[in-house]
This record gives sequence, structure tokens and C-alpha cells, in this order.
Amino acid sequence: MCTQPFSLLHSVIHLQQTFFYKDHTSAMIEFNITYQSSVSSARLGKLKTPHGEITTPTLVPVATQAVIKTLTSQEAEEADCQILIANTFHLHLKPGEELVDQAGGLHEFMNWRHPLMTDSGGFQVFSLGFGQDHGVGKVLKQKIDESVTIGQQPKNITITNEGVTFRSPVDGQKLFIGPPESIAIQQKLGADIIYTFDEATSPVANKEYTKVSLERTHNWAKQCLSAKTSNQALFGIVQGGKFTDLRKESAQFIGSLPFDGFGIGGEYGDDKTIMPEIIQTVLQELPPDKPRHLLGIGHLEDIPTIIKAGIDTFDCIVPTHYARHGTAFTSQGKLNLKNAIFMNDQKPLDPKCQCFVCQGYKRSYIAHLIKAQEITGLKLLTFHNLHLFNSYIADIRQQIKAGKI
RNA sequence: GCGAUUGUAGCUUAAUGGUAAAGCAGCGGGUUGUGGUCCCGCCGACGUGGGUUCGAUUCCCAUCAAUCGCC
Repeated sequence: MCTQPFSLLHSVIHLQQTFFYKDHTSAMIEFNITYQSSVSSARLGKLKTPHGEITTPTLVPVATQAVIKTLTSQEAEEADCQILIANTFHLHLKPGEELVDQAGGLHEFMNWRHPLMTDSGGFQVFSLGFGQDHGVGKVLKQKIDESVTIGQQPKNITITNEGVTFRSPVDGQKLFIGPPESIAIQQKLGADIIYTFDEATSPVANKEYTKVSLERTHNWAKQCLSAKTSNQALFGIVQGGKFTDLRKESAQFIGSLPFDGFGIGGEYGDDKTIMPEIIQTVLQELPPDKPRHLLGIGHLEDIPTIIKAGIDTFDCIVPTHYARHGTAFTSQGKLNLKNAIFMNDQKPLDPKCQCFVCQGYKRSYIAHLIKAQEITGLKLLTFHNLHLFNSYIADIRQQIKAGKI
């Protein structure tokens, strides 16, 4: 293909944009692609940050409130997590970025000595907005009878061109977050990688709404670049929903700005069958030498697909969230430990798993803990799931290196 | 022995002269930039025997059981 002209074009645009945003402090991250697959778009890489280096592709487990729920930072490390993502909106509410800053920043605060990202709060524009109104998440299983069209506002939040007025789930107070506010909070929090404030759109949003929202998100992206004064890496977020042409437009626009890396956000329509095509469309337009992060996707079955498409990092609540609802992921599929059958099952969660949970604990005991609502049950499942996801991805990295993927 | 009160799903409780609601428990689903405390299904009951009534879980009688009180 014509990779040369593309890179050249990107380089030119980068120079211009870097000049234009000359106040933008250069970030202290470095991304090196160590191996490019010849059988897919998958690549291996090293992402260096002020808090260490990670090997990509990798999962970014979700630590919304500066914790992998149920685990200590040491346990997250032992489960082979390399980098975590915390949340600007939630940490702004509790305990507030000032307190985190006074505690020495997010790394010191949570005693995590490895790389960190913070999500910008853009997802909460959807999850506390139309997502909540329609009872939908970012990935639908099937078409539903709802819609979001131009001019419509969610019930509990107000979206304007300047930003978003939330209603605090903590005390009901109004709370405004726009691009400069999000960046200011993220700078106080002090993660290695931060994200632009965006609007994640609903899977039931129509094209007109998505188009208007996209322009707003693009303006916000530029404002975030201007607002940033730290040397944190700033990743721009591509939106455009399920509309391939809007995705392409967004990737071209966001990709032309001097971000240190890129996030792909938003939704993929009535089901996830078009997701690979959307991701490919976007990645073709992004500078190939910069890291690409896929926001909020990562069921086990999705992982090979997104890695083959050329995604370097991706965050997902699935391993941790499902754990707290009693689900163990295994090499043989999912187990619902709440099912009666596991009360007398003396096997480990996954006979092939090397994690300490599978080395020492039986399904019967974990099922008992889950049914008895003992927090240790949630912890054991959380640890196992993270370990399993991480070793699954480590195996994919090996296969990429071996030329099989 | 006498008196009072109460008997509705495994448990705790609703309602009702036209066959019954809920929470917990049980069984099973859901969950993709996070709700451990969430959402959705399913299972499941009128102590027993008579009487009144077109019809009784409901009203009446007896009986059994439980609780409380008195001898």
C-alpha cells in the first residue's frame, strides 16, 4: 500500500500543527513499534512513560476511583497489569483532584508505581446522559426502539458547545465540565497519559445528532490541546459512532492534530458486527507511529480482532466488573459461580491457569464465597480474571512475534 | 385446665366474600472509557375438618399448632 506518502503527509501536518500549538509542552512518553506483523495490522510495541515502560498490545484495566475494585496495587501488579486507567469525573467528585495532588499525585496516592491513564469524563456524558435515559450501554446486542436526534438533551445533564453540566450523583449539585476543566483536573491528578474531553454518543443516536456532536468534540479536542500546560501525554479521541464516513472524517481531523496518541471512543450501532470495519477505517487515517487506544472494548472474544486491526492498548471493565457479579473467564468459556452446580465442584476455575487463585482455590469454595457475599470471593475472581486476560494477551503477543497473527 | 392472640410461599410479612402481593432465600439470565450493595425472568402459599353462601383464604363452629397471661 502507499504507506510512504501517508507518513510523509502526516509528518508535514504534524510540523504545522506543532508549530501552531507551540505552547503545547512536549510529552514525556515515547512509543516504539518493535515488530509489525506481515499477516495482519497487528504490531508489538514499547510505550515508555515517566513511570516505566509497557509492552503492547495490552489491556488497560479500569481503576475508576483510583483502585482496581477489591485489589491492592500490589495485587494488580501480581496479576500482570502493566497500566491502569482512572476516571476524571469520579475522582473530581471523590476525593477531588486537590486532595490527590496534595497526596503527591495519583501514582503516590494509590501506591501504583507503573503507568497510568485518566479518562477525561467524556464517557460520563453518555453514561449519565442518553445511556441512562434509554438504559443502554455503548454496545447493543440488537436494535432497540429508541432514538437520539438533533436538539435533544438528556434528562439529567445538559450538553452545550462549551461543555457539560452534570448533576453530581454524590450530592445532586450541578457540576460543569468542559475541555479546560477536564484538562485542569487531569493535570492535578497527574497520570502519564490523559485524554481529551469528548462526547461519547449513544448507539441509538442518528446521523444528524452524531455529526453535530462530532463537530463539538473536535472543537473540544483543539481546546484541550491549548489548555494543557503539563508534560503529560495527551491522547485525542476519535468519535463518529456507527457512521463510517463520520469516523473517517473524525480520524482525519483528530489525527492531524499534534496529539501524543489517539483514543477511539463511542459506539458501534445495533450490534458489534461493524466494529472491525469502523476500527480499520479509523486506524488507516491515524499516524501509524503513534499509540492507538480503543476505549471501552475488551470482551475476550473481541481482543484478537482489535489487536489484528492494529490497536495497541484498550481498556475494559469486563474482567473486573464481571468478577464482581460472579463470572470467571476461563480457557473453556465463562463460568457463572452463582450457579448451583459449582457448590460441589472441586476443580480450580481454570485447570490451565497459573494464577495463585487457580493454584490453591477450588470452584466450590469460590462459589460459596460468592453466594455468601464475602468480598474475598470478588477479590479472587477479580484477580483470576485479570491474570487470565493478561496471559491471554501475552500469548497473542507471542503469536504475533512468531508470525502467526 | 381456663382465657386471649395468631395461623398465607423455605423465612418475614400484605391484601381480599369472586382462588392472592412483596422482600429475603432458591433457580437461571444480563452486564464492553465500572453499580461489589445493579437490572430482568422463573419457582413457590391461604394449618385441618365441617357449616353459611351461587361462590370462603376472608364469615361461623370444631379441631390442631404456636405465643402470651392466669390457675
